[in-house]
Amino acid sequence: MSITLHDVARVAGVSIKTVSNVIHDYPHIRPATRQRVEEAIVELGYTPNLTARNLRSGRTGAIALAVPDLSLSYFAELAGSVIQEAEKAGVVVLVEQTGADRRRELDLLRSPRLKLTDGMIFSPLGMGQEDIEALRVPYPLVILGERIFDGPVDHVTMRNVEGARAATEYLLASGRRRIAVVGAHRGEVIGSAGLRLRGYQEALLDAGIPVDETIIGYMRDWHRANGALAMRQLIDSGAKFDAVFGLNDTLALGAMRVLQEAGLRVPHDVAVIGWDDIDEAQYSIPSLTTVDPGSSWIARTAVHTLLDRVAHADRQDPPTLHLSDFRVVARESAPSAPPTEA
Amino acid sequence: MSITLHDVARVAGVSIKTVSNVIHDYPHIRPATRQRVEEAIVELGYTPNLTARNLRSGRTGAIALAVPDLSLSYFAELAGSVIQEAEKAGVVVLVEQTGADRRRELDLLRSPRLKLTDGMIFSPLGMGQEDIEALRVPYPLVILGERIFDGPVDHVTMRNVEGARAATEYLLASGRRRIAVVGAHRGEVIGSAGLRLRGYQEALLDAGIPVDETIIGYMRDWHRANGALAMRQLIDSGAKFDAVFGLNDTLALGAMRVLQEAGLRVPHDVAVIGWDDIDEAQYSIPSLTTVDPGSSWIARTAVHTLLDRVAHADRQDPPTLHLSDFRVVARESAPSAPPTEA
DNA sequence: GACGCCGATTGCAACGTTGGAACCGGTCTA
DNA sequence: TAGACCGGTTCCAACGTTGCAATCGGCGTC
Repeated sequence: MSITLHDVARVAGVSIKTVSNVIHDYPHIRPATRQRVEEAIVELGYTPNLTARNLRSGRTGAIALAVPDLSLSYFAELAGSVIQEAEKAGVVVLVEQTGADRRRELDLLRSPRLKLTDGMIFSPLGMGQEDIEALRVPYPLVILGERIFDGPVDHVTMRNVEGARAATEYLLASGRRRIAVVGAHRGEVIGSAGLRLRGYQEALLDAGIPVDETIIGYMRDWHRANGALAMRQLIDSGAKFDAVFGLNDTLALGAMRVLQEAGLRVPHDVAVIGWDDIDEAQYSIPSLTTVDPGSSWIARTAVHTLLDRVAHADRQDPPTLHLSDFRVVARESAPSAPPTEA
Repeated sequence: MSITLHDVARVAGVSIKTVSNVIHDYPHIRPATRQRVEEAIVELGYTPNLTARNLRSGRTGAIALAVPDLSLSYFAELAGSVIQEAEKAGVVVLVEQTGADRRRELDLLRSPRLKLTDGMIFSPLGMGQEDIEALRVPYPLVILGERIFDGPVDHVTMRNVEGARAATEYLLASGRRRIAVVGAHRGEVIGSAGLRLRGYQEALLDAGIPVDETIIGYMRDWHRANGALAMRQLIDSGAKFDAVFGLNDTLALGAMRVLQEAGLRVPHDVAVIGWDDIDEAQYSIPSLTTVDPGSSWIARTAVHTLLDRVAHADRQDPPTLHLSDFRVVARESAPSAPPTEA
């Protein structure tokens, strides 16, 4: 069907091993032989059969990336960064979508389809701490996110508590006192929502401001529509607030829309801050102040950590934890200065 | 290293071929034997080595998808749909990013990395009609988009001219007469920009309205920032217009932001229509009227067309062309009724 | 009772590649 | 001059799987 080493060997008049040696830059080959082989390769348009190579070598040169859903901007951008980083390392990426469904996440971890890859970068959203044992898999695995901590595998994530604390302190420093939250998860301790809410609460307590449950909007899925919905509920409840902390940008953008529809001026009446620094945050109206959690660093680190494990599968190094740096990106929706009277 | 057929065979006390037969539901196996084998499989946690299977069978069960960049919402959503559709067919997707760079697109087409897949769905953005011969590749290929027509491979795309004509007619019907364009490409005939501009022009001519070059904003890359930039240039030029046709949603959203900053009311002073119906279009302020070009149908059709070619590689069926249906999705940024005086 | 057939299972080769051992002719060293 | 050594190349086995052919015992048929 296609051109193999045998064909090249026949044309060049050498054995297939010599061709293989040429391809692998084995040093002891006579220049004349090397040239003949190279000519034959070009003439026939030979490209190595990676499947066969992989079978022999045990490596596939591909890694899997599992994310909840590419239609979520955060994960699309993350996937883009992972692919870009993997390409630099000469590795391709197989992308899977779990739909944030616990069952599908668990299934994926033991799917034979993974045999096509050397390892996986996995961003769970449905699984939780109780599923920690499911991470004990017979291939290199790097997990992202904050659904599971202290697992048996490498983990790359962001400083959620500190970042949320910084976001809250930023709002406090700009004179806001009643900071609503959009996207909290009831009873969650770890997980993005739980940790960010904790950072928020810590900042308030440090500032001597009591946490007011009536301005915390709970919302399971972090879609824009839910940001809008939570905001509408808060407004309808009659609660008063002068700032909103959207636990991610998408929620914040949805919330911002509702605020404006309700005739509340952003940032004059209500300041809005998000989290993720997705591309869109720069272009919304007003542009969105947000926390950049260092996602591209996370992508880069995840790829390198995984490839490192793949390359040194023999070593039994203990699992590592990598935390990115964050920073508050000040934009229009929450300027650093208090609003002037009006 | 890992569990193979041999291990299962040893435990079950049969030959590896029998194990293979059990796995493949070969009918003539005694129930007792089958059960023993199945127990051994479970006991050992055997999963087939897909690499070996692929080498033997010549199929990999993976397809490649090449898009310009996952940080572009349109392509992220498209990739999500392709992955979802492929999964239904039991196939995994390897995602590549070309950065819309012609050189990288051409390289990708002959990359040996594709040996890992059975075929590719390819959305070129840098290549053009002159590169048509590069599509003659030794594996099944389906192209998307409108950079290349009448190529030697299957093609799935949208009705650009008709859709753009419909968008323009929609604006005309709502009483707009001076419709600016954002994102045109100078001198382009085919390609998304060229075709959509043609549809726009045709609709104007049919309505007896001359095409006014001074309200056509040219912009190479369809990023939000460029939509904003083009809009600013149009406003600064002093040209008058009562509607904007963004050649995609991202441009339209960028343009809409600038309009509002400039104190122009959307849709009262200027109506805005986009193209793609990305998720975000529903949630912008105001929500964006746009053309839904049938992207999920495109993803579905592309996957099936490709898998069909893979399954019938022997047949030499001529290349096919598949065109999706479109529809204008009316939202706030361009209501179907003319604005009331104010 | 010889024959063919059928169900159940096994053995062997092959997919295209690579690593290691083997080989071979020549040169250098003792 | 035997032996070690070396550069250059070839040969063979193996990676884990599947397709095909072969095997083998039992059963029905003429």
